[in-house]
Amino acid sequence: MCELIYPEDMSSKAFSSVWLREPRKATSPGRSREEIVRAAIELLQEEGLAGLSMRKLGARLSAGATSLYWYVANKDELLELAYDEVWGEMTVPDPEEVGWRDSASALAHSMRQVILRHPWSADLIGRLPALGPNALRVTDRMRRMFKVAGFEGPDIDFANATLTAYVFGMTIPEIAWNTATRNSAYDADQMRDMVRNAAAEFPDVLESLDLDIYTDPQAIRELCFDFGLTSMLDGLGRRLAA
Amino acid sequence: MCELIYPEDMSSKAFSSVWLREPRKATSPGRSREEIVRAAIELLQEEGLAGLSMRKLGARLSAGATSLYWYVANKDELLELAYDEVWGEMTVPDPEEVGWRDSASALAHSMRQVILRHPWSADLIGRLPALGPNALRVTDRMRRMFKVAGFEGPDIDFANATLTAYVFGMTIPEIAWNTATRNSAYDADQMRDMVRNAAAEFPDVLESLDLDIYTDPQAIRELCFDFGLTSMLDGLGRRLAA
DNA sequence: ACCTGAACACCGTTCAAGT
DNA sequence: ACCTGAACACCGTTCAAGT
Repeated sequence: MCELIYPEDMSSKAFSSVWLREPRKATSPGRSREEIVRAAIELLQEEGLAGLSMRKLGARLSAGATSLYWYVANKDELLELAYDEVWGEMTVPDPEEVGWRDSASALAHSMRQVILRHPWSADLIGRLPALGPNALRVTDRMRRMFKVAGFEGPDIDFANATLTAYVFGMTIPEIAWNTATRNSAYDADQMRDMVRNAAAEFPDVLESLDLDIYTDPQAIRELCFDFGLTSMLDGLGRRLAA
Repeated sequence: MCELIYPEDMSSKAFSSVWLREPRKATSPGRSREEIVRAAIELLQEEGLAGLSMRKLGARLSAGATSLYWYVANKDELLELAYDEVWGEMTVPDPEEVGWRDSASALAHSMRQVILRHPWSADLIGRLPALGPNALRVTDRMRRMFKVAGFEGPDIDFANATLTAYVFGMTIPEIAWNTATRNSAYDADQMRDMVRNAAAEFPDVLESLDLDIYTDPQAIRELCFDFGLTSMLDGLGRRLAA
């Protein structure tokens, strides 16, 4: 229904990444970039992505909002820095020791848990490139993992992309639903009734509402995640065998 | 490094969905909700998610910004309505005719293309529940598809979730990268050099930069998408065979 | 039933001016 | 080298008041 239009200025300012320019040489005292990022993450944990404003962050550091602009070019750069800290919490077990499949599986679970612990980062995945040192480190170890598995050339990157796509794609909507229901004025029962009502015309969807998301959401989501992960890894394994 | 804290008020107001309350009965003239949604989508196509404001939308409809609040409770509801229109463009071929695997594959490609055509919708996936009639229709047809394939009970939903997770997870960062580079002050070559520089310490990542994203991004992404999709469907197929 | 404008409580960012 | 406050150009949303 819509034409394919690519706006010249999506955000009316040119893109640039903190990671793609020379770092300001670390000078001595006053506030530090690390301190600012740490405070930003605190604020993000407490109030979510929408709760972080330069003004509030300044206040938390007992500084003027605009002082921060000496350490960081703009808010997006600050978010890039915070985002990379999240990547820093993901772990990739050594595939040489545990085998590529266990390594991949553990990484997938680690990624999911880390994102669930930092719900604000879910929105950033679709907004910021992951070019920080922590993100690159994870990518590097993943590539090694899939090399050990036996992939070669571009397939290594394709396998990388496939695994992360699956984990992110499973986890991002999970978080959306979590925050929505947590902020909801209704309890789980009311919620189910309303959804059932909305889905009244779709018998196949209705059918799933009773088993699904509502009974023990947490447990079912784990099952679902493992189901997809197993399928995914089976599929990758089959490719290696062929 | 951070505690698991769930803020009471992520956005400081309770969640509710347009789809979960009785629709205002359609009265006659003046502006209509459809008209507003149509104009909103135009604006979204032209200027992206950040470019849509109630004020600009009002102006485009030669109305006061606040008139819109008679048709829609808030901006998020408006976005839900626009978001569901996107789902309306996704197609699921009849699995009885083409078989579940071709049906799934065609749906996956359709989803990807639709999101690529509406980059603004990528951000909404992680923010709004997909409870509109179009989203439900797609979900319903997907469920039927996986039933035809032979899945039963919760596995039907798990297969659904797995497929959508893969497609969204692959496409969302793709869009993030697209918009970033389109808005960038640098061309592809400069970009590659800067990324290479950022990744200097990670030999395995470096290794991939030459084949990868830069040579013919479009074509490589298709290859990558098909690689993961095939793996995914192979994995699901294996489960059916077992 | 529909629309308006003024007003409230916010934003990110720039920039001249201070120390 | 670092920090400030004022100012600019925006936001979403409420609400009394109009027709």
